[in-house]
Amino acid sequence: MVTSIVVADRRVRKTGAMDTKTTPIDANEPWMRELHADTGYLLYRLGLRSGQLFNSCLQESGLRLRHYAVLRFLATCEGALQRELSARLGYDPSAIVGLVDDLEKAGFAERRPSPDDRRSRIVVLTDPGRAFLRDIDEAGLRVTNELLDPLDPAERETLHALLLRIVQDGPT
Amino acid sequence: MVTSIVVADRRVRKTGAMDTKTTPIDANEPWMRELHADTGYLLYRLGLRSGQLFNSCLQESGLRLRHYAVLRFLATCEGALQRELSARLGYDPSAIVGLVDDLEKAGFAERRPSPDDRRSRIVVLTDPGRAFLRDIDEAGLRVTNELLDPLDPAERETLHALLLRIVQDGPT
DNA sequence: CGACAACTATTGACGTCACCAATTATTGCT
DNA sequence: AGCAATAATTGGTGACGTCAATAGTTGTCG
Repeated sequence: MVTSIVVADRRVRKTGAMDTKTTPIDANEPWMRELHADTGYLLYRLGLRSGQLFNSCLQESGLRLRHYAVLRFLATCEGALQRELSARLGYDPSAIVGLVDDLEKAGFAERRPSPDDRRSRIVVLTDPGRAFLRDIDEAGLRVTNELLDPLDPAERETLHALLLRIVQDGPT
Repeated sequence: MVTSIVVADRRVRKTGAMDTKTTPIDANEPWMRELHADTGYLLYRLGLRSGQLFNSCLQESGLRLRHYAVLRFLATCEGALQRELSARLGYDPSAIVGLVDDLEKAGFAERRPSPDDRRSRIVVLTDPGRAFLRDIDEAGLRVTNELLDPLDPAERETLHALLLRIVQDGPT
């Protein structure tokens, strides 16, 4: 059960963001502890918020979060089959088709025929794609900073290490 | 009414779909560290996985993750206006309508007229709803255990505390 | 060698979800 | 009384997940 979760009681006032009627949320209130008693559910909620923030960064580029995920993966592997993208990112193969179509149309990636297997296509990152990814990564850091605002650098480090441990098995 | 929740997920492991060419994933490899260098992106990815696992638990009940979120919130506040649900959960007001419709149809929640304001409806959890929520919570714990498998109890505790700190401002 | 199973990429269909605009009923303000 | 604001609702559009089906290709086995 939830035993001793000590939470710093700092109410961060966010410059006129939600000005409607929301009372400030305090994690020390009992209903709040009960609401987020489960870590998995907590991860789901935070992932949602993080994804929304990332998407708002990407919206002027015309691409979305899934494109960013593909680009990010391509930057690590110097060419990948579409079926690898599907398996590693957890997206349906049919979804990959559209995503790579969009990236190709934007000039950020290319499909090349595989020398081994004429069924497969190898998707590679182009130079403009690499440049774009660098820009977006920079914006991503700003998002992350905003999200992790309540945490000090040491805490962010431990959080990152823990999350990395969890993600290491299963789809990337 | 009783939901026998079986976490039989035929979803991910589809007859060794990944074992053709995928090497086992090791978080220590450089490409892996680079892929997950950003904590915000990492949160997004893990939130996705967590949400998928939760959804696979809920799929036989006919409800989905968003219904669970509403029920979970209702369990903490003894009745809420729909606009409160919208603000706190971050869902669009129009989405709340459908969700509460479904919950009412399933007998897990009720709309009651507000004595103060005849525009508002107060949504309350029913007894069957409370029972259902208990069952689901139990399944949720199994999901969380599966997800947090690489972490020992102390690490899970710190992770939970850190995530709780992050979630305390902004929409629940 | 030839029939056949398995696989890759692709397309199309169906339901869900997020986001926005518009509507109705009600309230508060002045 | 008049009028802006609000709560719930409806409808539309585009993105998204999942599944089924197809064409082209590969490997296997009789």
